[in-house]
Amino acid sequence: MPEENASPATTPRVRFAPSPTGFLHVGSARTFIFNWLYARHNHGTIIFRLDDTDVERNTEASVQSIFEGLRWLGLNWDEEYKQSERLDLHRRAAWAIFDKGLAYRDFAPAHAAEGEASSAQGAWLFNPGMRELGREESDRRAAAGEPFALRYRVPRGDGRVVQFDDGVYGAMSKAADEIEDFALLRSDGNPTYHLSSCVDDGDLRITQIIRGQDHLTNTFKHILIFEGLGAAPPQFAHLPLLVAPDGAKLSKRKHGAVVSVTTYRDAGFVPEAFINFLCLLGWSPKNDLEFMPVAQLVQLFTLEGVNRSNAVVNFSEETPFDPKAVHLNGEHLRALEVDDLSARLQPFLERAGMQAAPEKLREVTPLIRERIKLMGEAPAAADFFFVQELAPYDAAELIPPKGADAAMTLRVLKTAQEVLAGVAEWNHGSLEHAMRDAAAGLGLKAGPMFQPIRVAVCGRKNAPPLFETMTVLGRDVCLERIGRAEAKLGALGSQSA
RNA sequence: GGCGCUAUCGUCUAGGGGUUAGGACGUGAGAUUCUCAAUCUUAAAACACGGGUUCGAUUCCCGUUAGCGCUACCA
Repeated sequence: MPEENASPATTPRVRFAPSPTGFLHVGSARTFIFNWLYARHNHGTIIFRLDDTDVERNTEASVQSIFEGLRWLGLNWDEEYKQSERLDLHRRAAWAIFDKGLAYRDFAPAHAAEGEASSAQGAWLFNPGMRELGREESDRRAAAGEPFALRYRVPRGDGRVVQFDDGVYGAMSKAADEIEDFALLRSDGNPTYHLSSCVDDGDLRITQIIRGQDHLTNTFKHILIFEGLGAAPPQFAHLPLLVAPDGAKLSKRKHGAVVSVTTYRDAGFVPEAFINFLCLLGWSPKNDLEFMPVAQLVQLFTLEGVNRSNAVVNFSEETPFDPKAVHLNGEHLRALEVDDLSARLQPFLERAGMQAAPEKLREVTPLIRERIKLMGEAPAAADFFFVQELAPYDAAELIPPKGADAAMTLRVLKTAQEVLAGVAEWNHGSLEHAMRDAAAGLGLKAGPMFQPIRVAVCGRKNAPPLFETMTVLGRDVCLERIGRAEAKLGALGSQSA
């Protein structure tokens, strides 16, 4: 405790409260990131709270996948709670509200999943008769064992307007007459989400609730609950939603794996880039900055920069990730230290079945870093550095375009082989010198001279710069591969003859 | 249906009563170059519609339309 009487009002306490009913969703991840950024920017506290009151739908696998996703993001939290361990507190709070006369027992059976039919008639507000049930009769029926739900007695007919000032959406208000008598306790005695959430937010002294806009209209109910609890509500700030290109909200069923955070991890996004990308969806520093490391995001993040309209994550079947996310990832990749990137690349190569010695990968990394945007592309970009034998390629690729023929190509290869065998120092400088001299000797420009060698050595036309590549590969491998290319070329010649 | 929220290039966004409506991604063209990238330059590309208010609206107000959310003893 550095300061004994630090004013609690000046120390924000925010929370991220996921329900473990599936993997960590990108929308949830963004909510967490915004909360984290808010806490760190304001030197406050961020709390992780597992909102696991729905025993039917909760799974342990989901809990694990949420932690897995968050661990990957690398953003820590300061306190951790589980709602299922706090149910007694929630129940007591519900009965306290009941004792004040602000809630009542509803003995009507639960609504069947009726759907459109009745909702088309108008808003459902309460079950007739239950609100007015006398206390004695209510107590008697409860004592007789009749099941009931506990509902909030929303003020009616007195023109009450519920209002709050949203940190993003501004002044919000709604007539209480439009709000239904929502449940606090289910007929099995368990608290509902609304109750648990508010009781915990109060008990954990949350000062700012930053959450998805899908809770905007729920907030009116929450204000009422805080009122019933006799506690001042925290400040609310709602975030615009993330939606798919078709405008629908991101769902696993409709949109597949793109909605899961681990999909980004597995494709080779670095968390810094993923965080950066998510921040750009619905928030802006308002100064044209786009590439931002986490430290800078912390410095720049404010609720004023959050906008109010939904943002679409622009993916499709052909491009499974938003092109902007991919681009940002490329930038972050290039911003990493070579050692760092190299270490991160390692598992991707191993997973592709390549034996990548760390020292060698360290040399290869600078050659591929600006040729990949996702770490998952590394194996394809660097394969020829690590395989024993090149994948089969078309011998015709060896022959440069523009009038060159197999005979000339063969001459290039043979010359290269001789020159390379004789180069005193196997390094970039002398290799380039030697090869350019050789090209001049053959009366060739660099392009036609280098392509056959590149293809021979890398097995394809597009690759990193030749001499850096050959330096890393080493003399023996280069000579051997050029020799094989000559043989291929010979076979091609005899075939067409 | 009711209630709430939203509306600037294809996408993410800046802006705001008078601007050539800015940036980024993506796309096209060019430069550089041993290929591919990276990098740089450059082009095309937007204020949903209709009414007000005003000397003047993309900006403010109202309406329409569209989209989204909530409308459960889910969260």
